Amino acid sequence: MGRSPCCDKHGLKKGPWSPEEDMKLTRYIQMHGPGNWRSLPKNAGLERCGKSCRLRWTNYLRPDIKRGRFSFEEEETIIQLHSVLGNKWSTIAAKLSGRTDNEIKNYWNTRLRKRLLRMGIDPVTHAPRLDLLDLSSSFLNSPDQLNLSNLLHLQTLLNPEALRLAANLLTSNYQTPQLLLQKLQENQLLKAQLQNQAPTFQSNQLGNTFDKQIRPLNRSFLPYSSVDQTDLMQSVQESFHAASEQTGTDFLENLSFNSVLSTPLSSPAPLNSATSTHIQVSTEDENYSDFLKFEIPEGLDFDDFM
DNA sequence: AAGCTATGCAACCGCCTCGCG
DNA sequence: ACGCGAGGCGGTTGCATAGCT
Repeated sequence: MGRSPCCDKHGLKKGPWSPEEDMKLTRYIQMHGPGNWRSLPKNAGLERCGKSCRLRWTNYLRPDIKRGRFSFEEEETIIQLHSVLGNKWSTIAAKLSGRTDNEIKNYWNTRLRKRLLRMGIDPVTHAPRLDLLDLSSSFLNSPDQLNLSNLLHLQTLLNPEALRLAANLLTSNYQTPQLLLQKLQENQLLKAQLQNQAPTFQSNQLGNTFDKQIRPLNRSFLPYSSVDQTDLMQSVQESFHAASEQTGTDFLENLSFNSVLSTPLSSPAPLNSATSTHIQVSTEDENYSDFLKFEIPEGLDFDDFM
């Protein structure tokens, strides 16, 4: 098979790096610059293989590495790039200054991948998970079966991005994917009417947390007029992100966001006083799910509502 | 308090790519 | 054109720690 790895030699240290080793490596690279990794360990007085040194430098010791939690923007970038590039971690890392491919890979595998799964999105294809949505082939092939039950099920599980992906997915089955979206909107309106869309805000034992920590943040992030649905969703997510940082509770970890606009889904749809907008923030935790639903009924200022 | 399990992440492994002689 | 080797990449492992029972 392939040649033996460069570090397959006796006497070379493996495992975690000691502070002394870090210091030796850093000092050597500061003086001579990175590169020539094969000879570097000997010259730097390290009993490591070159690969190990390169990895330690690029993933940990490099001075331009950004530490700390990934920002909302970084998460969005990773997800978007991954949907295009797949597991090309180094290419993705090149677009995020200060982040290493290893760090992004780990973050994807431990956080983002799981989050997408919870949102009903296949983390490999970035398409809605048909197994969860029970979108059988008969459903896809027969528009007549776009009944209220199916669509409400869809509404619960899909976020706008997933909805767009679903529309793309259905292009091969529908000559006009807009037809599907139109039907979805019609059914959402019907549902809203059925539920007597009064301003609703359901509180429970977590109400205090929301009032003190999330609601004020929402106010600061959400200008009332002239925001499109993308901005609105981003604002809500940023609010929760900020709340997570302030409270030390990872709200985002357990939440998914569904923006359901009863205006046409031509993107971006303007939000104004004549727009009835529903934002559903859902979670697997039943204690949160009811409490986190809120709606902006038609004609009501977002500020008034909040 | 002890044992078990889940999670996050640093580090390793093996294969691939590309430049050079 | 070919082989070799350094560097790079993505998948995987294993350890430390947190959380739970």
